[in-house]
Amino acid sequence: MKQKSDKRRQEIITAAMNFFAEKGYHSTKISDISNKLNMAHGTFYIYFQSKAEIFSDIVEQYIKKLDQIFISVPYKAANISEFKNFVQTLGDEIFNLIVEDQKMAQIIFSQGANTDKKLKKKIVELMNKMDQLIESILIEGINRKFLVASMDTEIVAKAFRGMLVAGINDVAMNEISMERKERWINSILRIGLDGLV
Amino acid sequence: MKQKSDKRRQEIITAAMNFFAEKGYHSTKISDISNKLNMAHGTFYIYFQSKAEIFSDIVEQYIKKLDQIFISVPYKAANISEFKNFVQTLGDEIFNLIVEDQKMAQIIFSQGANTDKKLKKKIVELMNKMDQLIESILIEGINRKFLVASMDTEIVAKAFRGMLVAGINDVAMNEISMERKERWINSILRIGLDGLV
Amino acid sequence: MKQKSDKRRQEIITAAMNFFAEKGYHSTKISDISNKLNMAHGTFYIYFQSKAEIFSDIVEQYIKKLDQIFISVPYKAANISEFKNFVQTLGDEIFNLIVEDQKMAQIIFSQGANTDKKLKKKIVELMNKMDQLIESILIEGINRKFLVASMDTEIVAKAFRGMLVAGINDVAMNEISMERKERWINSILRIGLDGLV
Amino acid sequence: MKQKSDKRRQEIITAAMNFFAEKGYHSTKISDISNKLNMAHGTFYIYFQSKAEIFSDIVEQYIKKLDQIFISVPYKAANISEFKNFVQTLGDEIFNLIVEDQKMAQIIFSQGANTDKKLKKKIVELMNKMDQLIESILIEGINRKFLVASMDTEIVAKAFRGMLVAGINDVAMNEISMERKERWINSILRIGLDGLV
DNA sequence: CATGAATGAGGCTTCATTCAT
DNA sequence: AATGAATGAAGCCTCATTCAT
Repeated sequence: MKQKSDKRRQEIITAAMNFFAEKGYHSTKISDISNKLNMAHGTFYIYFQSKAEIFSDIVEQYIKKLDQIFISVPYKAANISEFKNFVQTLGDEIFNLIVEDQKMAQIIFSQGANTDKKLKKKIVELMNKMDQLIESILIEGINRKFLVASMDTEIVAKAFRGMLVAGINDVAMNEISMERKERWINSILRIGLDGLV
Repeated sequence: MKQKSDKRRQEIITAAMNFFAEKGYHSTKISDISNKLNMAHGTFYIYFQSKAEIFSDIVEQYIKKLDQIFISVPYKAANISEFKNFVQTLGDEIFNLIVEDQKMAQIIFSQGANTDKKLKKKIVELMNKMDQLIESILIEGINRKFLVASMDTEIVAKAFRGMLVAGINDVAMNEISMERKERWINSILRIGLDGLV
Repeated sequence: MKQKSDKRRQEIITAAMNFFAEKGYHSTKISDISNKLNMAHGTFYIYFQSKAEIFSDIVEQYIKKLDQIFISVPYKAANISEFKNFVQTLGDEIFNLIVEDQKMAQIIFSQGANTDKKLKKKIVELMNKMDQLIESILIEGINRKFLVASMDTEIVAKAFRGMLVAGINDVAMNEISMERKERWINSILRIGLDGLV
Repeated sequence: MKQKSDKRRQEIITAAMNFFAEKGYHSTKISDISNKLNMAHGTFYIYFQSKAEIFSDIVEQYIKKLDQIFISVPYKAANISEFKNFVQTLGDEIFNLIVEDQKMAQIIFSQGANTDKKLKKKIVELMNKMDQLIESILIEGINRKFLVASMDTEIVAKAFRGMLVAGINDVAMNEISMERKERWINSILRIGLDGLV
């Protein structure tokens, strides 16, 4: 009956994600979740040890997925054109993830920081990891002479992550249209490549 | 009496801000605040109607300050050099505000969204206002031919707001050094003007 | 089938005893028992109607055993020497029971009283029965002139039961060594026969 | 208002003691206590951090009192008569304590062992301390030649503690009559001095 | 204005017991 | 006989808010 059990577990996760995304962690009651699924609240505790645990699980799942993207997109950049493609693909993948897991994105990016300290830390870690990955791309670009050497890579990396997060939120809050996603990717790339002037 | 009363009110706000910034809205108890100030719990309710109210007050106060900046910085941009100066001054002022009210920045930018719906809405409003103000600057720049006409101003405005927020958080989290602030302003301006290539 | 069924029933009792002895009645969960035996929770209820029932069963089983001892040890006391032998044999048997069912002893003597009223009552009954049996031995001894007539048999019986219980606990708590058991029997007899002076 | 506050605290302790003594720790609900005192259950938590804490407090208070007795009774035993007096006084004081705090005695001596591990440990410690104190009296008596040297002081001390505990329980369970108390003291002393033969 | 004891709605969690398979 | 998911009564505890002093 593992199958059935897993299905129920997933139902709970889905319901929980919706509530977390909509009302935030603290305003979401276990009873919201159990009522939504027409089950006794005790049932929740068969699948999760606590409310904190399910939140933690959800966030962790998402962090792994994001991590995966940075790992899986092949870094090929023999020339500037390939470098641009790489960056574009990366952006694409990240936005696609959000399209898939819109609720999760909202949970993590629009309210992450203010629950338990442990989770806050986890989310800060995620941000730091994104910063590092972006910075490594910048440095690579500088070494290959695709990017200007004079930039402050630490800050610029964070700035781009900031844009990314804003984009994620924006796309997640607007019923997620592909068209909007494209606009974000194009704009960010454009800013990166040419600036606004 | 008014004087003394106002002083006490401000003390409560300051204490509350510190706790909100550190522990988040839900984890901050009225007793945290009253204990910190060595006053009875009941006293809090002489100055504020509820916990939600003080949070709301704090955020609103901050929104006004931010608003003030956009209003007060004189918009003079007869030529591109003046335009650059204007943008730089604006950035300077915004970061200065954060230096002054570090705790508030943390409250609003790193954990604002996940409290009550009303508050969430208010913070979204703040973001939207920033977007609008930034977009108006972009449009002005385009009209004056300082900026390229082909950009997607709506998205670009949000992207820059994203950078700004990332910068605010970064500066707020790092004991606020002037030097770091300068690095952010320079980097953002540089990105806007020249891109990374 | 009966055979197998009985075996399973006994396994449950054994597991339950261990947990009751270790954690007490209230802290022992049905799931502790079923997990220990690698069976489903529901299975427990095939063999016992409730948690209270199994506890009751365990205690009752023990009471019967104790009872049995008092019945089975032949009361021969034609002279003081035989009387001493009788008392010694009795003590021996009682301590032997504890050696066999160490866990039960712990359950009953060191934590029995604080569960349900019904159970408490049962344990008080056990104590009372012990008191009566001891008192009857005392009275017999007095009648035969082996013991001094002036004693307060009711109280003295309870006092000796108190020693017995202390001894049971002590032996049960100390990995049950035969040597320690002997020390207890000797000391109690010695106290009874000669006092400490 | 410390006064008033202390009064309420004491009321809660008294009510709690009664319920603990009657129903045991686990069967006593916070609502039993608050209902009894016609107060909201939340009020309980103004005075005590948790149910475990109040129980712990009660036990600890009692342990201290018992401890105090052993400390306060002056040990004078120049001759056997004084030694007897000393022992008698000690017994008297201990039983008097029980007369005063009948409920506490029941809590500690008839059900102590089976709540939290911490408390169990505390009660075992109490017993051990009693054992040590009694043993020290025995050894003192032996050194002074008031008592026979051949006894097994460790075991005998525990045996007498066992009698004491049985007496405490018995007196506590029987509406506490002075007369019964006297019978116990006399019987225990008599056993100790002369044995039963 | 200040106090702080009191309130009680409401949340989280546990676990004995049931029952459809 | 056995299973184990589901149930839900019941308990512990929190904390924003009130109010008599």
